[in-house]
Amino acid sequence: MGRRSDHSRAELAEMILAEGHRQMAEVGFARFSAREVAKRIGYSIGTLYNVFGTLDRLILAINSRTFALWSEALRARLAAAEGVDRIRALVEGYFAFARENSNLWMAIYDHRLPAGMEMPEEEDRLRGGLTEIVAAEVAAALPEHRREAAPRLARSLVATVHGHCAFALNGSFALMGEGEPVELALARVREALAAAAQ
Amino acid sequence: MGRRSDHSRAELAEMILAEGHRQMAEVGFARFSAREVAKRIGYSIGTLYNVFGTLDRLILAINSRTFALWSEALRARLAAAEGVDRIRALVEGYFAFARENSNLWMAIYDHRLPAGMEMPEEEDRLRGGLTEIVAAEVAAALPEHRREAAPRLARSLVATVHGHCAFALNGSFALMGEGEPVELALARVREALAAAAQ
DNA sequence: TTAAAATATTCGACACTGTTCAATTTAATG
DNA sequence: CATTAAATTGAACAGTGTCGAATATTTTAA
Repeated sequence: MGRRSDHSRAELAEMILAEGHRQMAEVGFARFSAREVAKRIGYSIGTLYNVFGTLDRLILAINSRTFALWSEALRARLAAAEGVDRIRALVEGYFAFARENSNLWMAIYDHRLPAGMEMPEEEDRLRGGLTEIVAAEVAAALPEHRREAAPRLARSLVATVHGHCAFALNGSFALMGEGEPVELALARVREALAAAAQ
Repeated sequence: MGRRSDHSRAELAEMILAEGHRQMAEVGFARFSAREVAKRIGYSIGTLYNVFGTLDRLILAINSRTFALWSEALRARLAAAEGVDRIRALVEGYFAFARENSNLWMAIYDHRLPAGMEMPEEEDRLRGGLTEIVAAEVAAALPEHRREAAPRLARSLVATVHGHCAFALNGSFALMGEGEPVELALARVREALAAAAQ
């Protein structure tokens, strides 16, 4: 075969992904360039396309990695919040990751699948993973006789916090004169949990 | 002057804007092309840049127009909901506009101002206008001794509904198995209003 | 060891994109 | 009509994603 020295196919894919992820973090979705990624790892643009097939699949893989890191960050926050306010830890962790990785976080929502291409299974699983973390905490925050409401409520609370986080990062809240988006989101989450509890 | 037949400068700007808005509605932010807009109105690309200066300013103007239409649609819904459930009318109107104009609605959030360029005053005013509509309804839904809480609560509720709407349109809710995002958002809004009322 | 097969990689070509600006056309004015 | 001023053009530039024929490399078979 024509493989170059010591890079297996999987290792090459990993190189591209790692450099792509780095690039996305640095310049963001709008300025992301596959050619630039290829240049930085010392391969030609053609090789990149041979490995990932299309730009959309590469971006999908990059966003998957971001999702994995995000879930990991949330789990770490929760582990460190043993006993204390776990709901607050969750909401603050959500915002903290988005703020500290704004380009990566926004790229998740900047990217749209082209018509006719559906989400690969692994991506789907990863995104569901984050919701499951929230669902588990929501369930724990509810009295036992209300636990069946947890999955649907979790979806809604993720959307609620997402909305506040998106407005915080894109400047909408700043334009409206809002300075404490995290507290605002947390208040909404608390109300919803309290309402679901009884 | 070299102006062509019967088009004044303002009329030309309006032509570009109208065609740009049409294009954005048809193909969406990612496939939007200034060249294509110029071609469709029978002017060269250079003229378009002479009028709007930069692509960002054109997109900003297009998104402004969308905001104006959105506010108008909400006002119309509220006017038709005399006496009946105005909060429901507001939430359903929010979703309806986004769904019926998904490319235009998403373009508002797809576009990011380049560093160093701040939001023109007219845009700022238009966006604030939408929040004011919500703030007025929120105030009306609260007892008098709680009215001062309306502006901040309104910002939060807009963010809440935005989050649910974004997930509905980008397919996140579908992937999570959620089929009724509007009802979900409405439930959160009702809870927040009830909590703020007492 | 050598020839053949299989795989990896490259690179140029294509059709786009936003952006700029000297040259040109058009209309209004003296 | 000549001049001036404004509007408009379109070529040039540096990018982009995408594709595929040609090339290079490695593995396998003889």
